[in-house]
Amino acid sequence: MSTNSRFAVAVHVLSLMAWSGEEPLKSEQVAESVNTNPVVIRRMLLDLAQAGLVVSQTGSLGGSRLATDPAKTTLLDVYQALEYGGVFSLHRQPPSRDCPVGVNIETVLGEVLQEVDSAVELVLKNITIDDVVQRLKPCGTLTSVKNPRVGKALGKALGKSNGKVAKVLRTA
Amino acid sequence: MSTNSRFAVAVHVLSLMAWSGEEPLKSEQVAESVNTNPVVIRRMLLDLAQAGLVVSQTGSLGGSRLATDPAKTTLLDVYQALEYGGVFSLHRQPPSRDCPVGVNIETVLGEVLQEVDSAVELVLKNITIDDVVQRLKPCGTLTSVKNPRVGKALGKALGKSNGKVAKVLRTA
DNA sequence: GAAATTGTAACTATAATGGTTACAAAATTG
DNA sequence: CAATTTTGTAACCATTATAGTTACAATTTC
Repeated sequence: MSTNSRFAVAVHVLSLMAWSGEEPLKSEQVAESVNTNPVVIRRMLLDLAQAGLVVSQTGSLGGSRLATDPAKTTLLDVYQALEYGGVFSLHRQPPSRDCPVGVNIETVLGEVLQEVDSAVELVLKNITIDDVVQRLKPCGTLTSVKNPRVGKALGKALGKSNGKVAKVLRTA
Repeated sequence: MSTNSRFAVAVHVLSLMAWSGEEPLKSEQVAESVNTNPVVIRRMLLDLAQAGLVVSQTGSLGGSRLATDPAKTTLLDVYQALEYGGVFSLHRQPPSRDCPVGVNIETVLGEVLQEVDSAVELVLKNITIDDVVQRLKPCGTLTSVKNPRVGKALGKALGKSNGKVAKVLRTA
């Protein structure tokens, strides 16, 4: 088990943003839904921004929103954004080179683990954020967001509407 | 990444035993090949014994050996013996129940993670310890073990040869 | 310039894994 | 039976990853 909820939280965050559409979400709001601290969310958003999945903006109308079409963003993109190193790890300390098993086990295991990772990636590649959101809807209440006030820089960054160009906007 | 090498070490240990055949291996010997402490190996052997994959015996001729046919023991058996809880984990703290995403994300993610786990298990199920050993051989030296001295209890436990019956022998 | 929000550092807490020492229990040998 | 060997097991420490918290500078809007 990878006693680590980063993947689950990342999918949660992106689903929230897909759900809320154009409206940028503040780390505070996201943290409330995820039930954690806003800084934990901001740290994760940095990873997701670095992978080009979200854009964020500082300032009073700031927040984060998706940078991509949720119907084209797969869970594999999310997985890779978090830089997991594979499902299993090899030995911490290299095995004995004086033992016929030890000297080759890492090579053989590496091939096996590659097969495992490929299988995981194949599954993740076939599920999109939009799929997740669709599967959330049958159970949940629908919210509609009217005329969200969007920071000009963020709107511009995503090729939307109005306003002056922001000085800096990190997309990757 | 599951920064944890238990699976790799377990496959290593079982491959060693498949390699050495009838001869019971001492935790000391195994630890040398794996390059770790004998107690770490013994702890892992407890898990493997509980799953019925190895048998161990105390005493001067003691040690551990496979309890099953390595050609029929799959890496899925090994994986399950270690009681991993799946590739990914869900949220540590339950998400907000006041949010339409938070209230259902665990259910939806649970289904997704089940798909991932099934894919991993399918791969592991199709690789045996014997497969691993066969893939080790082309690169390594072959050792042949003649007339290993085997503890009577351990020999008896596996339905082999000679000797008095051991008082107790843990197989599961 | 004031207010709000992200980016980021620094620190602590928690949990899983791994390493180490120590010793009781079990098995073999003589 | 006594000595020896090895596992079973507890107890403790070290290391690492993740998560949580506080604090504050930089950015953006008004």
